[in-house]
Amino acid sequence: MHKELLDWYDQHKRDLPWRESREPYRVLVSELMLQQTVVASVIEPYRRWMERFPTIEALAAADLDDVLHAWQGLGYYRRARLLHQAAEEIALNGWPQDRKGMRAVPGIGPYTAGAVLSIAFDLPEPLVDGNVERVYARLMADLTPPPALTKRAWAWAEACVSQERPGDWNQALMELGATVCRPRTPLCHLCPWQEICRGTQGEVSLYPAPKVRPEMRDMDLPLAVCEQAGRYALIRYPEGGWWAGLYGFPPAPAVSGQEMGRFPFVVTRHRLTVRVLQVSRVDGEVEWFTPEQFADLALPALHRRAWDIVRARQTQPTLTVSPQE
DNA sequence: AACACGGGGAT
DNA sequence: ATCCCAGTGTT
Repeated sequence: MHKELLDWYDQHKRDLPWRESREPYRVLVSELMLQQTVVASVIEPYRRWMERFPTIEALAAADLDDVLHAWQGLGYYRRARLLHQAAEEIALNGWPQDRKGMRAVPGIGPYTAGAVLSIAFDLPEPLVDGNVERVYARLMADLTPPPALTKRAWAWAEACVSQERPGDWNQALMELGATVCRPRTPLCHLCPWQEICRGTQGEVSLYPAPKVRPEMRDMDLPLAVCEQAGRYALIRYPEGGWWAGLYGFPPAPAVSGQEMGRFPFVVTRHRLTVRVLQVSRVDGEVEWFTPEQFADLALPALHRRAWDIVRARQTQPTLTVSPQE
């Protein structure tokens, strides 16, 4: 079973920028970026990041604002803060060499600890992510509903992690889950484990048992766009909420100003209707920026979309702005 | 154990 | 429109 998967991995592994070396810092950055984020979305941000912060010392010494700016578009911005904190700790104390030490580092949970220890340090530590959980559920025909399934997947991963090539083994499991043992339409005929898999053929669609997902909530999000002498008022979003530490247009009183446009946007479990309101004055702690300065700011995707509406209104003031798609 | 936290890719 | 993604930290 080990040889089949590792041989398959040697032949079919994708050429990804974080596989160019096993340097712990490069591995750590990739793992943080890949948390709850598809590989395709990470490739370019990862390249830019490694150019901007080539070493863990460079990251540790960087300003949080620059770190958040470099994270722009990846979402879950807390990861950027945690990675920054992790760099500070590791630059100071060195790299932990075991699971317990790794877990004590900000942003490093059970999965990332296993990933860094196995991939960068060649230690036989298991890991379980969404891919491994799905591969396990199908391979072993385990119908246990999540989240209990996760525990069983960990027990399995621990029992079978390769002692010789733990990093490749773990990556191979995830690669298999991402490219062959896919969520919707698995390509069982390409699977190195098709002979031993207990969930083959049509049955594979039974595994893993579906997650119960939280209900979506509908919300209005009125945003205030206030311009004075070519500058726009932005706030820095406070700790503990959405977009903590990032800049954005301030929330507006529900009835204020003229609506320049609106668009739907999904944030976590909220289905927002974002309404872009032109107002003549704002209260609270705002900072003023020119449009040119926006490029250097960490602006969440939703606020960039709002800005697109404002800019469209500027260039075509007589046109009615319609929400994109 | 449940929840909060973004954004986007794939079907 | 829906699912889900190389999860973690907090309550």
